[in-house]
Amino acid sequence: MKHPEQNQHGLAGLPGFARVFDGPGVWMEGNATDQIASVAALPGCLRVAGMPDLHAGRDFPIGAVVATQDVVYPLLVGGDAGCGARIVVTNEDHVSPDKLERRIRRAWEESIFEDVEPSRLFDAAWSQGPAGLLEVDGVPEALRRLAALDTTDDALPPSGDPSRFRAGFEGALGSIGGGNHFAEISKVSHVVDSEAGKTIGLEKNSLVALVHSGSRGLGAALFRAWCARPLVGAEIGAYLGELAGACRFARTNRLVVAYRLLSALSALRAGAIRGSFDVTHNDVRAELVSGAPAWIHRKGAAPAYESAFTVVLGSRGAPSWVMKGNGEEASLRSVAHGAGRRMGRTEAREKVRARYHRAELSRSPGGGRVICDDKDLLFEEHPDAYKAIEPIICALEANRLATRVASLVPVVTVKL
DNA sequence: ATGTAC
Repeated sequence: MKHPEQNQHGLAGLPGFARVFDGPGVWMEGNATDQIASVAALPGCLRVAGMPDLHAGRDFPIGAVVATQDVVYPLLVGGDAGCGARIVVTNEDHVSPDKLERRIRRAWEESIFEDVEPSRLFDAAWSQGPAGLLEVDGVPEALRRLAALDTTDDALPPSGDPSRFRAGFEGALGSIGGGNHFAEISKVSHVVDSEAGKTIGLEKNSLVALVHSGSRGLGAALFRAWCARPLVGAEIGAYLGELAGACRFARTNRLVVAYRLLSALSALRAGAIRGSFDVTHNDVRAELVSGAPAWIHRKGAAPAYESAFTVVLGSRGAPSWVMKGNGEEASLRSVAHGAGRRMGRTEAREKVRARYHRAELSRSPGGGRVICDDKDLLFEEHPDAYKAIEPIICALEANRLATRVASLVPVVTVKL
């Protein structure tokens, strides 16, 4: 096992139970490592694992996993409970980018749930996740088929009253959201582990729907309700019950966004889908650490249980990597969720604006397209504003957190 | 990251 003094970014001052899993070429800002130190000092903190995409958040770092005993910190989950990523692998392998772009714009203008009672939809997503869609009248048949493929294992059943958070968010299902959230059709470029890849149908040139999104306003409302203080005793269960509802809502949201992408790709008919998985980036789960139960807070980090699939998101334009977890306890069984920001949004707007013409911004470095009508977002989410993905993937492999399965190169990225 | 207010 590596010792903390072997970390490369001046972390010698950290206690031994806090580690950052970085590597050669991984850029790391000082603020982020300072925030790791403040998290390590929280009462009840057992272990802290910084992922290679670690970057500074407002109060606490993003790309971090925190194990605690007897206390749960809603602040460490943050304002977008249940944010995560879904992949749906299709058996399509060719598409015209022009046609796809037109069809995506049309798919985003269409209403999916015209004949559906909004509160029924919200309650079903909260309490059962995608499976809940099967029980709501008016949900399109092809969306039901997609929902039936969801096999995600939930940490805990939801509890609490969904109507406490329902008002105003009934229409959020199927929306991408802002910031770094996106939806994308990407193409499998390199298959490194074909054995693992074929279990979800990943082959060279397979087209894949990739969605990074969260619980929208619901997560923000949950945060406002719980963020004031650390939780102990019975409050923990009450929070985790509502957190589970937000996580299921977010997972359902990703599925509905994937449905939009797949409809634009004409890949909704029975048999067009080869495989699918979903991972959550912001959550709390009970897991064992050194054989003892602990509360594992993941903030901008995905579980990497042994042999479980995960996807490490490229900034839009850079490849994403499907990886297979190693269940490595030293890293609290986690991996990075993406490339991680390198510039703040204000800095990115200024620097990227100076570097590129507008027309260049609607194309990815790899030739993919970007559908986004918000100019500021094009600057803020430009690949230059993010760390390079390759050193991050290398660091994940070198630290034995996860291994590569296949890379996904963007064809059309949607931020609508 | 968010919905809303400035």
